[in-house]
Amino acid sequence: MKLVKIFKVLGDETRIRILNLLKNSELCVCEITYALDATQSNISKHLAKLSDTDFVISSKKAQWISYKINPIMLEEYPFIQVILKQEVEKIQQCQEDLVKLAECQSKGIPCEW
Amino acid sequence: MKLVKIFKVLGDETRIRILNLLKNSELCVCEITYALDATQSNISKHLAKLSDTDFVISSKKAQWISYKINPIMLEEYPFIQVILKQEVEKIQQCQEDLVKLAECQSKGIPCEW
DNA sequence: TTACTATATGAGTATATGTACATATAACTA
DNA sequence: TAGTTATATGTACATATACTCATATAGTAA
Repeated sequence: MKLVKIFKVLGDETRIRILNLLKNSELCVCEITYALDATQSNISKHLAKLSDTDFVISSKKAQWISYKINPIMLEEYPFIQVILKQEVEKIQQCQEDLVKLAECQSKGIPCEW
Repeated sequence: MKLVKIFKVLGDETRIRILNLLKNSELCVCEITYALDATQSNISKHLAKLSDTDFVISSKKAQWISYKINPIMLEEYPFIQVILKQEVEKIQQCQEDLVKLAECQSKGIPCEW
């Protein structure tokens, strides 16, 4: 059941936090790693899982790999959009993550922290 | 994160099938067990988990314990309603479960199969 | 070329999860 | 009372999952 697989993916705090960051922007692995204060390996593995399950798509830009939410997924499962816009919004930790991300981005070029 | 716990609960095929059956009716354990062709113990444990996480509420009626979806949960997390009405609807297995349930109920008094 | 940066991935480990089986409890029935 | 039915739960086991550490790969820069 595809739906069950979707919920398994959403049933992890780190992945919810990643999707929250990607909700409005396209980010490279190191930005996400910084904002979530996690290990690079950990974030990379979560992104691999998000990618395998079609939640995100990636594109290579020089030495960076940029991730964004897969628009097809949102079309096929509109409730995901609702969750990201309405439910994830209410989570304190996710708000803090966005602040941390903005802080990282305001420092200039990504991945130089 | 409550939201993550919700997804963990939804991330199991048996529990999705149970919620599908409870979507429109209040059922006892044995009806669910029959419709899903599962072991009593298995269904009971899944119901315990659904109950612990406020997805369902139960009430004792003679020797039967009747389960139904917790309306408070649907109020607090409206997207769950959407998932049950729109997404679960599309799953073949869940449709078959409803047929099996109807068959069980048409035989008369619950729990006499 | 060499050094550095960004990212992915294999190995190992700890923990969580789903299942079946056996058993306990409680209510009903004869 | 004894037997039966409905449900819950403890134990054991197999599998899945998330994490860290170490390492591999690939692109950039000097």
